[in-house]
Amino acid sequence: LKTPLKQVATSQLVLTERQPDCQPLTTPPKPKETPPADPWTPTSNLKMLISAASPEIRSREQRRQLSDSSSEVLQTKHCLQEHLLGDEYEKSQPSRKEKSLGLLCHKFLARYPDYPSPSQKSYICLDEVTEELHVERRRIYDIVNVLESLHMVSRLARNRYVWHGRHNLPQTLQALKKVGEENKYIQQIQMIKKREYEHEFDPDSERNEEMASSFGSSEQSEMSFVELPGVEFRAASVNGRKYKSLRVMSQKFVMLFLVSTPQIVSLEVAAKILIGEDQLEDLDKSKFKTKIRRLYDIANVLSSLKLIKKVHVTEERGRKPAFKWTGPEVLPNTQDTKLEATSTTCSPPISESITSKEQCSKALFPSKGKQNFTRHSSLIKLVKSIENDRRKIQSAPTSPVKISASTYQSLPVFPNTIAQFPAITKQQLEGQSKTAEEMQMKCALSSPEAVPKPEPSQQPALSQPLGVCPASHSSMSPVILPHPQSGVSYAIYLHPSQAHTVTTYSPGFMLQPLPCANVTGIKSNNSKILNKITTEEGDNQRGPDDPTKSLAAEERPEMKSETSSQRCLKRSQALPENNLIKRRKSDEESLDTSLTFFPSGYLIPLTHCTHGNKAECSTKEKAGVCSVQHTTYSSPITGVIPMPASELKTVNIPAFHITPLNIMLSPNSIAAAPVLSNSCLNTSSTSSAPNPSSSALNFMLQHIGLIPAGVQVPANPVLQHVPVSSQSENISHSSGSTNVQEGKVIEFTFYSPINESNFLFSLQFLQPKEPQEPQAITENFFRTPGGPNTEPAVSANSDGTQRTSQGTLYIPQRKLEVSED
DNA sequence: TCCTCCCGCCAAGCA
DNA sequence: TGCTTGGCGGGAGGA
Repeated sequence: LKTPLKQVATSQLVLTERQPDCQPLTTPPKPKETPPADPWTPTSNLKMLISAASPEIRSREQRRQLSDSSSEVLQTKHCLQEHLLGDEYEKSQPSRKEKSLGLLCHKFLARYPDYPSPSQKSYICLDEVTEELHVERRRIYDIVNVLESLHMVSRLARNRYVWHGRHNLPQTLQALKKVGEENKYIQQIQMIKKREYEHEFDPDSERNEEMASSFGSSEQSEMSFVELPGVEFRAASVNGRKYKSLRVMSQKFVMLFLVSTPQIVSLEVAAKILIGEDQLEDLDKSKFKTKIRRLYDIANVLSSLKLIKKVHVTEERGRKPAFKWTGPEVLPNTQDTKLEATSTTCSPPISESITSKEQCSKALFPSKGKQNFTRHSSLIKLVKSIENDRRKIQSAPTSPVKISASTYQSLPVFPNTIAQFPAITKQQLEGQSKTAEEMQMKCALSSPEAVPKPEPSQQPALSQPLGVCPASHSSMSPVILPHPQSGVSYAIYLHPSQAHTVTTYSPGFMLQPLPCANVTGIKSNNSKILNKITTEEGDNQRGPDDPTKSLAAEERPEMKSETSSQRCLKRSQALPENNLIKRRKSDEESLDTSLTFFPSGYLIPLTHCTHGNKAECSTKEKAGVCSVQHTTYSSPITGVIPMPASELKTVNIPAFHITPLNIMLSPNSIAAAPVLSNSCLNTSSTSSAPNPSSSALNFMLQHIGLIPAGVQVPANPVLQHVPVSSQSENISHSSGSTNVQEGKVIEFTFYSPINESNFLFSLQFLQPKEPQEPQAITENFFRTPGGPNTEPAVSANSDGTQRTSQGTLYIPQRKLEVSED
């Protein structure tokens, strides 16, 4: 019922006239501040104008209306209480939802324009707001604090704030992202997730020390408010409770989104990180609960700002509340100019402050010389780290620069991103950045907008922001992952840059079948299967017969009983052509959350014959031609994975273990000697289990080091599936996310031209339950004949070909769904 | 039952 | 000393 000031209050005249007593930096007297509580009618408009014209009339009116309205409210309340029974009175009260912080924030935001004219400052009077919104002052502080964290408002004086709107938002987000990267939030998230899984499988194991040391090493216990050039920070208790302030929490929370890929953060993880930075040692439940409460407060405000959106992440451990970033994309370049621009006006001349760390951070976050706030510690840390790195580079010019995942992520794709730093740091960084950039360029990290799609002939390359250099086989580190059911461990090759983050357990991979061969490759693949994202919004947009939706609902019960070919047929039938565009669109929409949900892991493509032509495809594949007919697909997002769309199945390894490696398979092929596997055939499983494709083969061969990078081996025509133990088969396959049946073993052989040997590999899809020590068979997997420490496990295949080494790659399945409320 | 988060106590800090 | 600011956690509504 209140007048939205948005339309009229932006006028400086009206504002100043309505709040004549509100001089900057002074606390206005409370009663005089109270504005008339009239609805927005022509009459009230007239009153407002009259009031504006005459301060006397205005104050008289205000006093009268204040007493009127307050007595009216009291009277009405009294009457209600008298005339209504207790229950009825309670019912007449606004419901909890109507009083929610989110709704309140909406009302609050409606009062002010998103982009106020810079020349006309909008002032916020807390008393006025509390009065008009009929809300306790305490609640307004919650909102204002979060808005302050985004520099949408800033405090002028007691009771008085300035409304900046969204003008500062891009800059703020830039700064927050940067600080988030510098604080290594990605690593922290990974550490927490890793610990979660370790705890899940070994609840008795206490790894707090590791955790604590991890946080301790990040030296960020005293992280404080991130300021923005030109936006002054005058918190009431600057030196007191600032570290626990909702402002700081809000900023950290936002940072987590900005550094995450995809930008989904669960409350649990956020709370742990926020606690972890304070004091990890007393990580007790009440503290955790308190943090969660505060995060809800913050999240409500951020949601009202449409910066985040609530989702649910469903993992094996259950459904977790999480939030997804829906705010503006934070581009690496936009801040340079702004920061530099503000630097020129707000900070000392750059030439004066080249060597000082403090001045460096000043250049990053100048604030008109005011000293009554804290500089962000990470800025100093950043410079320190830069200097250290630089020293290392200079002292060991031929040594490769160790670049962490987060560094990679924060590094620009293009050299001009260096300009994110002010000129002063630019100079300091130059030495290091060049090296990093060179590596970066070599890695061919691609940005979908700017980097052309790679040619199929390119060498294995990377994509995703969180990239590492293409894994040459020699630099890959095997990580052994135990698996209890089989008594066998599985293993993954990791890029060395990631190997240090890996311990003994990976919580599992996700296998993704491609639901429809002509749906665009990886994107569809990922978005459809890896993570199921359902939004009310999205659901509403879809028609009742939307295949995307109906499939999700239909597939689950069918999974257990239908063969994959039947499912494929159904899919193809359920996907009329005119729906494909829609579907593709929805795929693209959900890509940001699904494709990169795990920002890491090998993309292991496996053949999946779909679209009703499985039989045909199988036949062809057996004849060795199937893979040739596949159309090559290159993801416009990842840009580096040309592979047959119908082969796309990805195995994603959770972020806290492995950096993403998207392998581009070269079309250059060499002939490989087909070798028959000696595995016994199981017809039932053959019909439903997927075949490893040439892509899978090549991926593995290249990265295990049996064929050179850039060389491709066609799919082995004899790819067989062996039955698995009943134990494995008994695991129910509840997820509709994949049609790869748990427990299935895919076995295939190949000939390595490098080693001149035949190799047999098995892929088994299992659900991990408990950790187990790595066992010998996994080691075999990595042995190459004639390796330094091994005796080749030579055995004879059924056809007499020699099997020189054998191993099993166990790939446990992991369900992970994201759903939005 | 658990998630969500309103509500208000009360302490720190400011004028 | 009174007021503002805001940390904090109990406990209730809602799913």
